[in-house]
Amino acid sequence: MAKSPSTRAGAQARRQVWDAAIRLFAAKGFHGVGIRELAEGAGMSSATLYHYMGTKEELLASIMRASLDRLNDAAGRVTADASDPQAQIVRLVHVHVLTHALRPEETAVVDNELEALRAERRTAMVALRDAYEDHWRRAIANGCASGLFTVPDRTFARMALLEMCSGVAKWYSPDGSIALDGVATAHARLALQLLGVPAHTMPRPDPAEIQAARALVEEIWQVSLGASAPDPA
Amino acid sequence: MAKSPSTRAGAQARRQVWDAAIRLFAAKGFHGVGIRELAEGAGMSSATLYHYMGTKEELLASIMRASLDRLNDAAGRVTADASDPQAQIVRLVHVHVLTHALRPEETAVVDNELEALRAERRTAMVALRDAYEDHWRRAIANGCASGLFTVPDRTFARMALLEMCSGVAKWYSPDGSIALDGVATAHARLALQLLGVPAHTMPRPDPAEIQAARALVEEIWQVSLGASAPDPA
DNA sequence: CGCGCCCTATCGGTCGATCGATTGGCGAGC
DNA sequence: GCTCGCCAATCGATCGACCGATAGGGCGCG
Repeated sequence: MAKSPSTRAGAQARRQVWDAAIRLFAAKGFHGVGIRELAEGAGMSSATLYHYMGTKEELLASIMRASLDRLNDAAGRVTADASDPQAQIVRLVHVHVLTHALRPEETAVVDNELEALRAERRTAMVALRDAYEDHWRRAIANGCASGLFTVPDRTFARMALLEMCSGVAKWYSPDGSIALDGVATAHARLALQLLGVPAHTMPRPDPAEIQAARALVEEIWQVSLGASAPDPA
Repeated sequence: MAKSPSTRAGAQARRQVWDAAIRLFAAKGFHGVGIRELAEGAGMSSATLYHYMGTKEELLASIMRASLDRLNDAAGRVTADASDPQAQIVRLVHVHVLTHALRPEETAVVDNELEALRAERRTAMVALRDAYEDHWRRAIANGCASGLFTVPDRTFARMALLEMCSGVAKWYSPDGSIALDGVATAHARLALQLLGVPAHTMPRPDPAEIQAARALVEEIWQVSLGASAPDPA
């Protein structure tokens, strides 16, 4: 099991293991990465590895849990103070897309390696994922109830939204020339269109909404997203 | 290398290997399935396996190639005789959703196990996938050029459509009570909405379009999709 | 007989995990 | 201030199990 980070050096080594695991699991899949390869990626011997993690599967589970916990945290806070279902969807899309573009490897591991967990752990992860999806389900239900959204099936719509937003992690490259904010706002618009929001009702991209999502992601993921998109002041 | 199917019994055994591989690779991932487990799933010894396949990786590659070839075939034929970009998208969505619901395991393998292939084979598969995506790219470009579609970014829209349609394979269960046709028509509507087709322009589900896609899938995949959705005659 | 089919047995290699031993820095006791 | 004991950190070596793949012989049918 994971030891407590007692010293500074220990915490750094733990981070190296964590980072190497995310990078390698995303690139080759959990079963495609051996202990020795993981150790080499983390810059230590395979035996030393076990000072900083439990079993290989526990390492995967802890990565997933941390990622899903942060996502749930963000989704809860971003929907709590927005009563308008349209704003809720926009914020959920922003958070989801920003995180999937910011951490494509981590999210790919969470999305693709559930099958590598044994039944008990996998069930727990599925519960976390379901809790996250529930934020989307409620927002869609609100929008449909108030007549804002028009979809043939709410479950299909929810799955479609989640899949299209998660897909960003598969093609987005952080060092590319595509601006993060642009990806997020474009997907927010696609999401509202998918939900049947008429063109004349569609709001312009609201800088306040964008900033709210950015700030939340920066806080929870402890990163800086750099400069905002150029403000046409 | 795959041997030529010389006898009836040989062809059946080959099919057993093929089916077991799809089922197990989808459930546990390519690297998560051993030769012995694959042999047990196919009902033969691990040595006998090699009478019906090349290496394990060649088996995976042949499964992917067959699946992608059929998908490309279907996409080419379904867009060839439909000049209207709206009809092209509807048909593409129908074919994509029907196949992903009909063969969730096979499509899951194709979508998730590309990384398990060595560079040379992977490149070939990516080329096939890109050729398939090109059918979608052209349909979207046509629709945008004629003013039918309104999207913030054509590439984002294409990726969103493909992801949301592929996602069906992750949750659809053939033995469930959800009708195939209903899933396909619902997703066709979601797709058109995502592309910004106004509500008043949106066509009702066209039985002819549905039947065209059904027939094509039945022919290329050599299956029967059962009765159509009840026709309100 | 000859050939397709299928087996047991086995190959060298790698898997995930653990062993005992060593190192080095840090704090307590005198 | 010096020493000594402790403990996190790290290693090479190795465990039993399993990996993908092959060798070679027996069986049954035309």
